[in-house]
Amino acid sequence: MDDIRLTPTSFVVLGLLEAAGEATPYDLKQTVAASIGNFWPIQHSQLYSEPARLARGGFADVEREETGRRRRTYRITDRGREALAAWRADVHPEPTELRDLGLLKLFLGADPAPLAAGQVKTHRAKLEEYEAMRAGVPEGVPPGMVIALEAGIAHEREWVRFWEELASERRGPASRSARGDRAG
Amino acid sequence: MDDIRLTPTSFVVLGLLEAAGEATPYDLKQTVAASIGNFWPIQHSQLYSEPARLARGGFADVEREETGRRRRTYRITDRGREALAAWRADVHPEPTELRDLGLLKLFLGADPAPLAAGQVKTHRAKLEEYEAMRAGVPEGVPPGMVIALEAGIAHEREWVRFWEELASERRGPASRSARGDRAG
DNA sequence: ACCGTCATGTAATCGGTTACATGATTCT
DNA sequence: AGAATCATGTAACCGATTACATGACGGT
Repeated sequence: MDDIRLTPTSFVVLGLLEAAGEATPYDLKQTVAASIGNFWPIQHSQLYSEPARLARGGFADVEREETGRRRRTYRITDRGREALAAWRADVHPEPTELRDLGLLKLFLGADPAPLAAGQVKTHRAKLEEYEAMRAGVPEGVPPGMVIALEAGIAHEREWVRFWEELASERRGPASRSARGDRAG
Repeated sequence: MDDIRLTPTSFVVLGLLEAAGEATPYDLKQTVAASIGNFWPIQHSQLYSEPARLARGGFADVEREETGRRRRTYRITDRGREALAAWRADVHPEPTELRDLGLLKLFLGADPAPLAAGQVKTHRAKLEEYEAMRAGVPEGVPPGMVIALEAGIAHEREWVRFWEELASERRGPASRSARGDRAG
């Protein structure tokens, strides 16, 4: 049993395994695509390698079909459950990183007006998408999911507000005024 | 000249090189720590490898001291400038990912009340930090930086609002109701 | 019977993170 | 002159992304 490091991806998988009872990577892929992937994207190939990693660390069990597709089915172990519970109970995760590419461009000297216009469009679309999802949430969806969606909506609103304001300001391109004020 | 892929990190380095005229990795490190690192963190070792990569791709030039520390000094090339300009002008970057660990925990079944309480503290602290930075912005700082800071402040406010509201709601732990409704 | 699409997976690569390491400076 | 801290860099590992690949199945 190797000593593996648990990343957010690990906990996503553990959480889904716990919720589902058991799952193949493909199941995980479906679930992620339909839910959590909206605010925490995971590549599908990760949903093959990560459960295998978890199994190596003793956090999950595998069982493999002997015939046909030889699908692997994963199940969370007690050790996995413990790790997940401990992570959930840890109330001090690192704070959010904003990491918005538009903001980065702005910072690095992009012309605000066209950038802001584009960003407004992008974020409006995302906002509408979220609101549609929110309106169509079926019964039985876990409350955490709905709350996450609401958080997403609130932040998209804020982005729209922010970029709209910037678009209306009509400044010229951000000057790169740091130029020359540092020497090696 | 290899064919390298340009990542956000690449553009950060290119942008800083353009602004500074020339820089050593250590200069970059300082600049990042003091400014852009607040919303787009980059490991310092990346500030050694990334400029080297850019040089391999023809986007930057290196010059190395022959004596003493043998520091490497990088300078953006015309090719780099073009790539940077093209990236800046591209108005359709992928939209923000929220990627908030607290939200992820909530989604994966954490008990909302204590989580929210902790998150409120974290985000309040970050908010205060940003507001202090904002109050002390010296002359000559590029406007993009200030605007980015303002965006950060707005989102931190939103997070505080969100978690405070959740903290006041007093729900029980989010039920993982998806349990059992999928089969392999 | 063929074709397209969904299902299901592996391989290769690389960016990013973590850890390690040592030379200068500054302070006492 | 010794300790602490800043400056400056390299090495190793690994998670994540990208690309590739093939089997099943439904429709015409």
